[in-house]
Amino acid sequence: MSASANSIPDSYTCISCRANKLCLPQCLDDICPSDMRARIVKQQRLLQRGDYLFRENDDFQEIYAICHGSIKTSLIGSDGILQITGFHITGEILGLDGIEKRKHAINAITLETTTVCVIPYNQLEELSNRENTVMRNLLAVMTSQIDANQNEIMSVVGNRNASGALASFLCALSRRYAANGEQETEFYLPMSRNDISNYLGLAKETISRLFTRFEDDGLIDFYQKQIRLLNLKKLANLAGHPEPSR
Amino acid sequence: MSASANSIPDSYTCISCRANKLCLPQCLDDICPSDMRARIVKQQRLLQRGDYLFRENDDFQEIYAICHGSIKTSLIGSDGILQITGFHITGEILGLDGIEKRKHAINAITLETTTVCVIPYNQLEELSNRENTVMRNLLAVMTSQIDANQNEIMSVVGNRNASGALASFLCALSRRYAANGEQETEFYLPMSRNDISNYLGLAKETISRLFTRFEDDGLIDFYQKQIRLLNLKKLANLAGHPEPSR
DNA sequence: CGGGGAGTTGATAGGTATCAATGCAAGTGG
DNA sequence: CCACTTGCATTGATACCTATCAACTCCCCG
Repeated sequence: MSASANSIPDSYTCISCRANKLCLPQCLDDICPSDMRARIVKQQRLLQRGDYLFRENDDFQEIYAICHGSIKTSLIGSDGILQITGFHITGEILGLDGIEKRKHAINAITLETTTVCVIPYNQLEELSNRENTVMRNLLAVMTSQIDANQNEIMSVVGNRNASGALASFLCALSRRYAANGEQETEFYLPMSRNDISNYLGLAKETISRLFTRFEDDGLIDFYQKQIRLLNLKKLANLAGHPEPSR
Repeated sequence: MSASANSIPDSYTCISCRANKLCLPQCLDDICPSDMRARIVKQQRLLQRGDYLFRENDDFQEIYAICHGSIKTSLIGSDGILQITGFHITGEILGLDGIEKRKHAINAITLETTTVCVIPYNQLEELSNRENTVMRNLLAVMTSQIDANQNEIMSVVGNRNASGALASFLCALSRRYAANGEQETEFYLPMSRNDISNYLGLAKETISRLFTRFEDDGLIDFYQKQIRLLNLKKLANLAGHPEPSR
């Protein structure tokens, strides 16, 4: 299970990776079964907590898939206030924000030690000229991102009350871990309370209070950044509609 | 220059339309100058206020560009509560939400009498097999949508206070009208106060109060759905976000 | 062992939802 | 042409929720 800096990711990683439709399209298996990964996935890159994967205004040249770890994306408004726009975990794609303007529109900072697969975009385009499936898969990935963003708006805006927003956030995260084949009821929150509060547009104190209240209500169980969802159904319910009770 | 039900949209409409990169790629001019529009733009469709352009779960077959009018998109959560996810005005694209799953993910309802150009997606794909520019333009349109969604999240979530959210909403709309070459300081709000409140996650009474407060503060001037922005700078300031990014 | 950052808890003020009533405009039928 | 209806918008009073300020605890790391 080696994964040095320039190696090809081992098969387990690629199978569980949500980017595999991109860098491992089925049809390519027939065309170039042995060297295809090496052709598209340039390398694995290792990053330490707090490192930038890319910055706003950096030239766009690559797409990234997270092999292990997590990343937060942020944006600095003209008012100078930093706004976190999303969190990304293992198996998720990053960097598509730069395609249109050929410059990255957001910052990507790792939340912990993280490895990413680098997919050079020009090679992807080149490949897509010969193989339509590649471009189609790319489209699929992108539309799923649009979809995710829609749901994001939905869950955050729809929940003007703090408990709903947080519940929704936790449920969404749970779903994403489950999509990776990991436990959906118990996981590690790589981001700080402050990051969560920024992302949800709430005060960090409110997040703190909600965590303890959720625990009092038997919805969750947590110790620092480790969290266990005890009642997924009630949480989803909270996320769904604002209940005046309590 | 007629534009009856099945005709090709007249050149003015297409030039001002944001979809023209899609249905009128430059390179195609050389290949099939005369009949190209007819080949891709299937028809113009006329809709009355309240009509559905498409519904959640409808089979996805077409993309739409709004020639004239406006459309709101919405989504019904698992709790049965309707959430408005966006508003779309002349020159904007609709329907991309269905690409991935081949089914539309949201509802699209017209806010007034509206005409749309219909772009059959399979023809677009077919065309893109021969001409890479088409698919590339499609990608560009989609990424700009992702970008727009990011900004959407940014401006709504970042503005937990109601006045900022509404100011941001008005500024964004102003920018979009300006992008169409229309007046940026005076326009018609096709959606109801209730729609706005739903979209911004506020109570409709709050929207009402804010409109009058903005008027008292000399920021805007309005009569029913007609609105004039008197102080774009202060509004942008309130929104926190702002500045027509160039 | 001490310092500092992150997280928690408490008191208070302010903003917004909610409930309720009224105003207003367009459409309908007598 | 006018009363009536209906839906949408506005305005007011009150209660609740959350931001803010401040103090404190806990954990990590030097």
